[in-house]
Amino acid sequence: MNERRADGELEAEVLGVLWGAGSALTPSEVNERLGGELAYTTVMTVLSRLWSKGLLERTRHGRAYAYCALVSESDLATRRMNETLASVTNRDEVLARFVGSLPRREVSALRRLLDGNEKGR
Amino acid sequence: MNERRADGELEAEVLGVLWGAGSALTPSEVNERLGGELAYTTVMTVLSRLWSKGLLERTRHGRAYAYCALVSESDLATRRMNETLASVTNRDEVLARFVGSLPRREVSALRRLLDGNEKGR
DNA sequence: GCCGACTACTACGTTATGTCGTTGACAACA
DNA sequence: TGTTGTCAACGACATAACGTAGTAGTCGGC
Repeated sequence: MNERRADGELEAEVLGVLWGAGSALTPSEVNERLGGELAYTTVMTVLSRLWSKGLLERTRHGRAYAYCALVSESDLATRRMNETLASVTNRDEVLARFVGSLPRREVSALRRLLDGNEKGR
Repeated sequence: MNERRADGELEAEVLGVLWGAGSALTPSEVNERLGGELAYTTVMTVLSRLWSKGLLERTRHGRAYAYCALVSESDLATRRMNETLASVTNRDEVLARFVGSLPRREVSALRRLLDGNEKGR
């Protein structure tokens, strides 16, 4: 009935809910925050799979498990960006192109960040 | 017979061959540079799929098609990193963590890069 | 004109992910 | 205490992407 989401989309949404909550959530709570349009079992399956991958931890919470993200959104994104970078033959070139593709505002933020670090060394 | 590669691995290898060649290659040439252990048809299929995705262009080369990468390795990697960054709720935090995860040498390179750009503005 | 080599299309196997049905357990209430 | 309804855990099915190969058709050399 429901439009089938693209590959990886539902997992990403579930992770987003957990990050947004800040605390451990049960499957029904996650389902609720997803809009409640999915079958309970669908959400449960996704949570269970993310747990199998080591991305979540789960603890008993009454009758059910409550799931909590083990990695932050920034951690995961950083990890993915590093994986991409690691797959490449010329890291310097990719880094250059990457910062070149960032909006000016973020380039400035980066510069401030690097200048700040410089003083600490 | 052959160990089945992980998902996406063969496509990445094929792209790597095309990038390394610099010119358009036929399926048999790609297969040769991959070690010649795969069936010709396997390589052809992968090339055809990459072409369908818009990553390659192909032109008649004698009886066969010769395939040539439309995007460079750096382009593709940059695109992927930007996609990751775009999927995130707090770009600044991810950027900060990302540069923090880079080796010192590359942080220095980044700093020089940004200083250079600054003068041009 | 025949034979071998080489190519394109199609097909099959596997895996990851989206989605749900069924069963079993616990609780509230008569 | 038996009944009934709710909810969670497991397993199952669908689909899409990718790895891998077989088969048939076509072109050139002898």
